Amino acid sequence: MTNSASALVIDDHPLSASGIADFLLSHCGFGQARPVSSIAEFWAILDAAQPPSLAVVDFWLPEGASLPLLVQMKRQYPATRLLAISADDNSAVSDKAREAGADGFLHKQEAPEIFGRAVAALLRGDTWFHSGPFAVTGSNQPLKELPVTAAELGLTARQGQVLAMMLKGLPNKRIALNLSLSEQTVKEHVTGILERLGARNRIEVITMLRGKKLEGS
Amino acid sequence: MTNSASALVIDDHPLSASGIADFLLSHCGFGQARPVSSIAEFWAILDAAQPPSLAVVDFWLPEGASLPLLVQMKRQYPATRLLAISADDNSAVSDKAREAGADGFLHKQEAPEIFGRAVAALLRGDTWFHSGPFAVTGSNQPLKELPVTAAELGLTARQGQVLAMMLKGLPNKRIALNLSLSEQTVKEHVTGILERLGARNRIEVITMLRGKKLEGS
DNA sequence: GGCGTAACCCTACCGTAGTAGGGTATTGGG
DNA sequence: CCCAATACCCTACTACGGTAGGGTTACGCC
Repeated sequence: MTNSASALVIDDHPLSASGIADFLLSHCGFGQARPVSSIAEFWAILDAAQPPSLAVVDFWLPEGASLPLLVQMKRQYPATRLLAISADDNSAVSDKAREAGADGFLHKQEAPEIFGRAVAALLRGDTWFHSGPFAVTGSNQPLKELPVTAAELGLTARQGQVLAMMLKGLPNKRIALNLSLSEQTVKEHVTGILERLGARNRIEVITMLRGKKLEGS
Repeated sequence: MTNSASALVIDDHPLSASGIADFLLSHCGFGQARPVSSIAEFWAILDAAQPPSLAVVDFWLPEGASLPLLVQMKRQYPATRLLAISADDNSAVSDKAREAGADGFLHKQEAPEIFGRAVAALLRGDTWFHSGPFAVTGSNQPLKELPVTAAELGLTARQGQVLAMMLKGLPNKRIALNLSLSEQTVKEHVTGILERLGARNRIEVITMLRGKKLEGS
C-alpha cells in the first residue's frame, strides 16, 4: 500500500490535526498528509497544489463552516474523497455530513484501527457511515453539559432541586408531585430563583442556562 | 532541555491523545509520553509505574469523569503537574478545572507553540490559566449547536421563523412585534409547531431542541 | 430570649400561553 | 375553475405561571 496518496486534514485543534496527519503517514501508507487549522489555509493549499486523494474535515469547525466546506469541495474537487469526523456522537451529525457531500463519517473517539479501515474504504471508493462501536450501539452520551452547583448560583438547596426540574421542562404541578409539595410552594421557590438569576420567566432561565446542568441530577 | 520528563495524556479521542503525546516527545523534550484513552487504563499505568512529571487531562471525558480524576490525582500524586485541556472555550470550564486541582488549563485549539509554553511553565512549577488568545480576547464562540432546517422538522417557512424566536426565549408578544404580526397569529403558528413536534408547551419544544439551532438565525 | 432565614402552607389576583371557532385573501395544482 | 394549503385577522375561553400578602414551623446565631 505504498502509493502516493496525499491528504489534507482540517481541524481547528492543531494538535489533533497533526495527530491525524501523522497517523495517515505512519499507518495508512500516505506519502503526504498536511494538517491545517484554518479555512483560509485550507483553500490556499488547494489553490496552490494538486487536489489531495483525501480530505479529513472536522465537523465542528467554528461557525458551522464544515458543511459549506464539504459542499464546495464536492463541487470543485469531486475526485477527492471526503471524510468527516466529529468529537461527539450525535447521530444527526452523520446525516448532515452525508447530505453535504462527505463520503464517510466517524467519531474522533473511534479506535485508530477503525479509523484506518475507514480511510482504506474511502480510498477504495467505498463509503463509510454508521459503523464502528458508537454508531452500532447507538450509545448517545448525554450532551456536553457543564455541571453547576446550586450554591454557585446563590440558590438554596431546595431551590436547586426545583431549578433542576425546571431545566428539564417540568411544569410546577409535576415538580410539586415529585417533591411532595403544594404547587404554591413550588411557585415561591420559582419566584426566588427568578429573582436570584435576574430572569422574568422560567423560559428565560432555561435559555440562559443552556448547556449547563445542575449537579446531582 | 533533554531531561527525563515523562507524561501521561488522557483523552477519549485516541488520535488526539497520541497527537499530543507525540508533540511532548518531539517538541517539549519529554523522554516518555504515553497516550491513553480510558480511565481504567490511566489508573492501571499509574499503579504499575512511577508517577509521571505531567498529566494532560481532557476536560470532557465521558460522564464528567475528568473532575474527580483531577481531584484524585492531586491527592494521590501531588508531585505530578496537571494540565487540563478542553475543546471548547467556555471560560467557566477553566475555573472548574482549577478548583478540581489542575495546575494549568488551555484550549485544544491553541497553537502548538502556546501549548509548549504552558507545558514548560507547569514543569517549572508555575501555573497556566487564562492565557493565550482565546482567554485574552474573551472570544466565546457560540455553543456547538447543530443546525436544523424548518423543512426537516416538517414546518412551514413562517413556522420556522417563529420557532427560531421561541428558542431564544421570546414571548409571543415580542415575536409578533418582530414579525409585524398580531399576537394571535403568532399563537396559531405556535399551535402548529406544537402539533408538528408533538409538544404540549413551548417549554417542551425548547428542552427537546436543546443544542440545536434553526438555520438562518 | 430575640432575630433572621428557609421552608412550608393558604387565598386572591393578573398576565401570558394555548385552544376553539369562525372569517378573509393568496397561491399553486388537479 | 375549484380545492387545498398557507397566512393572516378576530373574539372568547381555559389553564398555567408568577406576584402579593399573610401566616406557621424549625433551625442557627448573637
